[in-house]
Amino acid sequence: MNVLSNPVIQAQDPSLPLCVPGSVQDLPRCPPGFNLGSRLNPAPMLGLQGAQRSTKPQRELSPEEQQELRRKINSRERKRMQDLNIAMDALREVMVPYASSPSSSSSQSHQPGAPPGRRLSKISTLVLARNYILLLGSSLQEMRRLLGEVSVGVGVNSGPVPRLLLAGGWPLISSPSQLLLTQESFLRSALLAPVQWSSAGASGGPLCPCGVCRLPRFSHSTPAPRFPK
DNA sequence: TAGGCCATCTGGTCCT
DNA sequence: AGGACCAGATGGCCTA
Repeated sequence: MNVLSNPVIQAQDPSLPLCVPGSVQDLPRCPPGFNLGSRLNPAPMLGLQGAQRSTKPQRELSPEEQQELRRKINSRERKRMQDLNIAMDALREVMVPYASSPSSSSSQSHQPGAPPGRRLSKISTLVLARNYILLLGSSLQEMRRLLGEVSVGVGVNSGPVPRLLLAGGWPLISSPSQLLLTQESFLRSALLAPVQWSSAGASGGPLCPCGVCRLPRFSHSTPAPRFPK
């Protein structure tokens, strides 16, 4: 994990916000004259108009209270984003070794010409992980299909080795980096087109109509769970 | 210098 | 009411 490559994190302690001129001073560690926050509102909007629109009459907040509330909200949001980044880094840890492996000459393709070891961007990490998951699922389906073939054919063929295995029909993915193409084709294939299924899709099997998972229909007989927001 | 990527602030909305 | 989540805006850093 190459957190240090992050310029913002590099600049200072990641637990600290950036200090910029002209907004609410969020933490006392900002040097004098440098405040956190919006570059848009030198006089920050602390009135929380949304809350004020409420039909309920609300207690007027003093400027200090408004500032404190805004600080709390900002701090929570920072924490939330930092947690998200921690999770993203954990995902990178899994994907990066493959994405930057020498075997994938285009592994840094999301950043053409980028030096090796450059960390995956968020979008690259997510797309790479998605494709890898989809292909693992595809491999699993193929494996099950072949195992079925073996169990059927074991009484017919003399050898225990499945014919398709010997024929090289095994759709194994040795590493996620195989899913990294050139930047353009990588993103296009990942975001706009379904993965080319080695068995179900390519053989004309119907794709899930949900438009999100695009898995072969047989891969989940029960409706995909709907996760609460 | 333009474009990509990023962190942060902010206001709005939804949920508990 | 407070927190989580989201999207828009903004500016900094880096690379081609």
